[in-house]
Amino acid sequence: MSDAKPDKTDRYDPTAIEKKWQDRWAADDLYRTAPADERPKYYILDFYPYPSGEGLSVGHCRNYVPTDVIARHYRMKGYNVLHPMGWDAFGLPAENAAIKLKTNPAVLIRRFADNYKRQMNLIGASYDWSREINSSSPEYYHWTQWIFQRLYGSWYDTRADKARPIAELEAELAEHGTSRLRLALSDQQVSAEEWNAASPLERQNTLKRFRLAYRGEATVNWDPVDKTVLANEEVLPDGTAWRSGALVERKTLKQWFFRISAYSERLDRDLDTVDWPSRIVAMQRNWIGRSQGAEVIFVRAQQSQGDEPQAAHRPATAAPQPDDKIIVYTTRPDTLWGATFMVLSPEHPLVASVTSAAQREAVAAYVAEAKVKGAVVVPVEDKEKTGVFTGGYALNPVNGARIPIWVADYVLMGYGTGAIMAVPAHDERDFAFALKFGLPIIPVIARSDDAARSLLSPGTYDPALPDALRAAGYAFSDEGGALTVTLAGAQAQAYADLVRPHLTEGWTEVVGSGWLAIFPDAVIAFDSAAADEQISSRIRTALKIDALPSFMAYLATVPAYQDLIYHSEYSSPINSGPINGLPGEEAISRTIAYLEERGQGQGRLNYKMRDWLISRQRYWGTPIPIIHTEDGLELTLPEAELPLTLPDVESYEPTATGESPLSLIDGWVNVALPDGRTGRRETDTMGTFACSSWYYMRFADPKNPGQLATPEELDYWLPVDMYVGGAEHAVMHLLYARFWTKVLYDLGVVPFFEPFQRLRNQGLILAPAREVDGQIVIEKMSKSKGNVITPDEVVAKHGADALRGYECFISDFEAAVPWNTDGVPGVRRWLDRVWRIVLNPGDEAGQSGEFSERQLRRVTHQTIMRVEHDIAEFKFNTVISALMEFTNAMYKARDGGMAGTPAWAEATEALVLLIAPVAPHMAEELWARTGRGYSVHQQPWPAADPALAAEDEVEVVLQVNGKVRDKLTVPVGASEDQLRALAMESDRVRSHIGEKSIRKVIVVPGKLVNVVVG
RNA sequence: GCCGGAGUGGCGGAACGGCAGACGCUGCGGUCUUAAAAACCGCUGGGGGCAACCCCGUACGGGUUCGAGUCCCGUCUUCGGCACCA
Repeated sequence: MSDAKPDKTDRYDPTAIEKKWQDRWAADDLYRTAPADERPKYYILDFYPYPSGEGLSVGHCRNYVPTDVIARHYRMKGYNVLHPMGWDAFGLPAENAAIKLKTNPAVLIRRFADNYKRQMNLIGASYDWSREINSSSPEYYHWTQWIFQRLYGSWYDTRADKARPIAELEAELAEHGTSRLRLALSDQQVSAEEWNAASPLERQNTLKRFRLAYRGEATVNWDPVDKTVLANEEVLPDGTAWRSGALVERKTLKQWFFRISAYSERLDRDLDTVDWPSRIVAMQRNWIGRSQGAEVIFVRAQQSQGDEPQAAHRPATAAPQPDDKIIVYTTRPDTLWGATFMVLSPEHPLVASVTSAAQREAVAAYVAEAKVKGAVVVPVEDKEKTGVFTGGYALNPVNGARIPIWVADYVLMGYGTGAIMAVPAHDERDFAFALKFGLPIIPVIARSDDAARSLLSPGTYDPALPDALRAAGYAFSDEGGALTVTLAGAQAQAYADLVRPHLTEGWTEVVGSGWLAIFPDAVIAFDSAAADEQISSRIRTALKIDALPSFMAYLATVPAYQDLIYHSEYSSPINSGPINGLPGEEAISRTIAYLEERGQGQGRLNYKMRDWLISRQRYWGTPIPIIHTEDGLELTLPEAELPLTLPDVESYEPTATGESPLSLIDGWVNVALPDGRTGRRETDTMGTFACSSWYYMRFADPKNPGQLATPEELDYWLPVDMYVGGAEHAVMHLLYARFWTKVLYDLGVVPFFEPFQRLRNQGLILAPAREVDGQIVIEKMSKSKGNVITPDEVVAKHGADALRGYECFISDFEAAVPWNTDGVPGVRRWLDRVWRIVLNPGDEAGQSGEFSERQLRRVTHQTIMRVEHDIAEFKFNTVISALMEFTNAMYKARDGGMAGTPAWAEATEALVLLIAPVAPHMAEELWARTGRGYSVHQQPWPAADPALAAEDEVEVVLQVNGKVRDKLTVPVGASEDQLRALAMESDRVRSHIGEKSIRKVIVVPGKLVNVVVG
């Protein structure tokens, strides 16, 4: 460049060069990405931000700098690189800011985004701004709406394991009903006759159960401050909203959902195919909550005398799930023989019909109270179990036991079937509930450790017993005549035979394994409800008490037994008929097979993940392209009418009623349909996670007016090779985006099923540590604390390249770390040194030293390899230290007289090329000043020659008993024998061996010799 | 409670099972200067020794190994997520 006349006396002055090059790059469109071509591609993407009015802090740059380093690196490596940026522009923060500033949100977002863009350019980010997108522009949300319609028009076929057009389901329903769909037992079936006879509204209600986008009634999280509904993920564990902090209320409203639950299995399974942080994978798996188990059918038992069931009043359109069956979900079908009662969630539809007349009031009161309490989130550990007996009974399908049906709020309607079989001996919650309400507890799974214990109280046995026990080899302790005997379950019977004759009064028992109750006149195995009653009855008599609900209720009062009365292991069943003695896993599979044969249940996969609630009762979001007719039918907008644009409004204020402000705009809401009817537009808008679920696709072809993107560009650019952003989106955004990708994959829109091949999370940058009252305080940067450091101030003082360097150098990329204001000057000093050694190697030439051209070339090529490797590994901090070491080495080489040699020229050029991704402005300036033209960013990445990088001598460590005693420099190829001999010649090694004898000599060629003596 | 990370100098952090503390910051000493800044040079984990050197040291306790910051078992601390999910 003409204005960059080489001037050897210039000092490095970032302000003089950074703006100049940024303008030139922009004018030249240097970072414009070419469409798909024959080059290999690399798609590196930052999470697109919501542009807030506060602008970027140095913390945000932690994300944007490393991705920019990678983009620049890959360009130099010859890749066609896509490195775009856009704006997550819809949503509450923008809308709330608009309300507060009384400015149109579109105008506000443009202003904020322009500021972000200015700051990104300030730090030298190389985005292709021709591909900038904004999720709130009609050109963008056109396709958000288009995808919504694809979801609305599709259903998930579990047989094909993919989404299919809803018309194909309608055809199947007309012919076979739901009979071939492989529904869960608890899913309602529809016959072909019913379908064919159904009204349009009834059909709509049936299809709603299958569509991937559907409107359903739901108890939702209502945020009274933002006056909108929130997704479950947006409610914090303490029951407050993640954005507004308000205490969330429960409301029942008609809401739009996406049926992400249909994709649970694939969303779980396909996590195996991506390179993501294990923490994120674990969080997603945990959120999906896959479990394997079975649905089991319990048939209701006849009520006992005086407990007449409430007449079940059913609507004329019979519910196809007969009231006489209650279906539960369990992950432990192997414990079915131990199910001693059932529990229904208070919201379970059968609660009313199983409740007896006598219990009706109590149950109604409990259900009403549970409804109120449901709004308040109470930490689980503080929660005492509550519940009410319904008066109804069911039959245990495998042993015919008549078991009581309870209602309790520890059973959640939203998981499984909302009803459980309670196995108190092997489920912690059921155990606590059974003890509290006096329900029977029968062990049905053996202890894998076979541990058992027996307590003999003073005065219950004759004096000969201790000696008899000793003689038989039983270990026991004696505390004032109370004997605690430790034994194995297998010894239980022999033990009973030994002890019983010595019992004079009362009783004892074997607890844990081998369960027995031992009375002076009888030994009773604790193996059934009948045995439980027999034992309890004897204890009641012995203790002269009326109330003892169960044997276990007594055992729970004995401290010596506490660790043995309950366990939840997978192990061999006992007291369980046909599955007794099977190994744990087999017991489960055999039980499922047994149930399926007898039509009493079937295996089922179950997931914790709920459907994705997308409705927001707000203005600033993507309109949902649906019209409701006056007779309650839903119509989708014809594709030609998309995008359905937001109307201009004067007030963005949410209504107090829970309806979107759109509902107040009659001219927009009311539509005349072609057939003369009138309709009302859907007034809910979509939450912003809809927009962000596909934006990475749009970057491939961001201006396309006729398609989401052309198949060619999608096929070439996607999936994203490297996706970088904060871990706070671990579940929501990343899961939703994966879901949409899979739907579009099933429908043939995109050719990939995982959107983000590699994912990395940058660590948080915290405010600089400060001292308050002698305590070191480290906190997040926040405007309210006034501790935000902006890139603007750092660039003004030290330049963008120093900021970029420090962002890379500050720490491991994924670690949270406080900003250190002394760190940037340190990087700046290094850049100064680079500047001087490249431009003025002759100056300040100081000390003489030894340095060969061979050595210089070696360091050069080693550095190329290190930088390349560390960029690939996302280790930007060691990229910088490698470059610093290289710079230091060049100073030594300069002192050794290397300046001006061919090796020097090679080293200088490599240095400038290697710093180009990190310090693009300085690299460009140095490239120009050393007469190499424009642009350094279009040069090929230097190629490392492993032969030149190889050492010809290595330092070998000499150890005696693992401690370093001497070091030797030897040729790389030195053999084991040579090394051993050299080690033995070392005086220092010899003196440490001394008089001791040598037992062994370990030689690791190129590394060390370890002489083991002793 | 369950799941997943992380514990290394004054600080940020390096380290294929093979010299712990690279690189940088801070601090101390020095050179240059009338002086300061900048730059440059040296030192900077703890203890002992005049020194050559020696001992200890990667949260804690064990183990495997010729050799462990690194692998295994257990404990503690801490961060993040989930949490009555049957």
